[in-house]
Amino acid sequence: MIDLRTLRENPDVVRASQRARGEDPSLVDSLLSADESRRSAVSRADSLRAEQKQLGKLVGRAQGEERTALLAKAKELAAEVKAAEAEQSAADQALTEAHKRIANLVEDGVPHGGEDDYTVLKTVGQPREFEFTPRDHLELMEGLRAVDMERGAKVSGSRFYFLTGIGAQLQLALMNMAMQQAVAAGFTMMITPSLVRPEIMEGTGFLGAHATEVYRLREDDLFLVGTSEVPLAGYHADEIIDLSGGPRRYAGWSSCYRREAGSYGKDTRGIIRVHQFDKIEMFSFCAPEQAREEHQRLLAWEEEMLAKVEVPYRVIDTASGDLGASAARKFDCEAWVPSQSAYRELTSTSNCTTFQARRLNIRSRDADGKPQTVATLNGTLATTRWIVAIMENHQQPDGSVVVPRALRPYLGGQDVLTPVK
RNA sequence: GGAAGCGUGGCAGAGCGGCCGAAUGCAUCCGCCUUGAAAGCGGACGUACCGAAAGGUACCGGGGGUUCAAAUCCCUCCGCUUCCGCCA
Repeated sequence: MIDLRTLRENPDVVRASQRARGEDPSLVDSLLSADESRRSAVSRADSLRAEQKQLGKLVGRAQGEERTALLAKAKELAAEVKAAEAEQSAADQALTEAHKRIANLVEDGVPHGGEDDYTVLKTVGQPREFEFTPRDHLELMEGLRAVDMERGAKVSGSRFYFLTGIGAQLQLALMNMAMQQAVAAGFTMMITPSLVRPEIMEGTGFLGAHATEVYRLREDDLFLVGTSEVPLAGYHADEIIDLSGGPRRYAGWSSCYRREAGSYGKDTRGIIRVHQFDKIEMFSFCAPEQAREEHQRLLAWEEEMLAKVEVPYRVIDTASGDLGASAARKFDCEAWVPSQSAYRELTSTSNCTTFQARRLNIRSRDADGKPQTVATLNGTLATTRWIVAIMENHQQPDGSVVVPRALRPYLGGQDVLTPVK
């Protein structure tokens, strides 16, 4: 949720942000008027309650006839209070609804436009020139007996798979390498719950436009997380945390579940787009004024990981229309995928400023000791999809795959993965 | 799954339906005392909204109800603890 103070003082900033996202700027006016009517409903109810309290005290002390008279009056007042409170809670609810409809304020400098209007911030490494026709990751992985798609489909349906043998080892190696980097950088390692309560899912902003992406267990009123960002964001919900020592950083490891509704026919081959994958996610709670710098740091850590797997990539600044509701800005790192002659997303880091934390009620004390809403940020360190880029970029004519140097220690020193005859 | 108990401020822990936003202790902070410290003494010490301020209102796990009035009574949900049963 956005800050209502900003809204009141600078409604035009919010309108501009809405326009940049391609969303309705008139929602801003609905919110303003909802805010106004809530404030007046509250003050009406407050003064009626004050009167009632006063009167109640008199009733307690009064005797006999005086008491009877006061009681009658108090009864009347009680009805008025009840009505005023009903109005207040209706106004409250209306405000919350309107409030939730507005996405986070877009950060200055974000390119305007839709999905294709990103800015390329930089390109690192050169796509390799192949002296042979490169295989795609699925073919390579099947040759290595690293994945079993057919049985994945048999057991769980399309977009499910088994990582087998070296494939499973490779994923573990990648996760461990990411975790080790994170811990070395001062992150606290976390293995998080995969199921969360509705309030937490709601608080992270995933039940808005992306609600259809989320698996829901109706029977238990729980949601399967699409990223450990969700449980990590919820970790400090309703707390006032100490940030005097700098940002609090967590690295979460979880399986991630996504319905991929509406992506029929997209990326149907291999493990690029699947219903379940593993991910190491960085998550940071920091003072709002430090959020921009922290965002750059998260991006730098992502690039450090990408350097370790030695794949060509570029960094893009996602356009305003393509930002999630919670994100004020988002940088994606996209790795070169030879079989597609395209860059595909491997990491994504978002600065959610105070938007998530406001919903989740996460605060810290500022220099004066006053509570203030914190900023939250997240970024990817490794996912199952990384295997795609590693496979394709490091393949050799015989279908073997060279293991990037940094990853070898996590694979018992293996330097080449060779196809099983 | 069955039974019982519990859920109060950073922590511990009181709290007759009105005088309770809430005793007390610990922790924390500020003074005094001291060469310095400890102890001792005095004071401050939750969050949110409204208000220039004085002050007002709300919050005692969440929601609902009874009542003129609820931390206190009732219902319900959530969480925790213990016992029994079942089972990775």
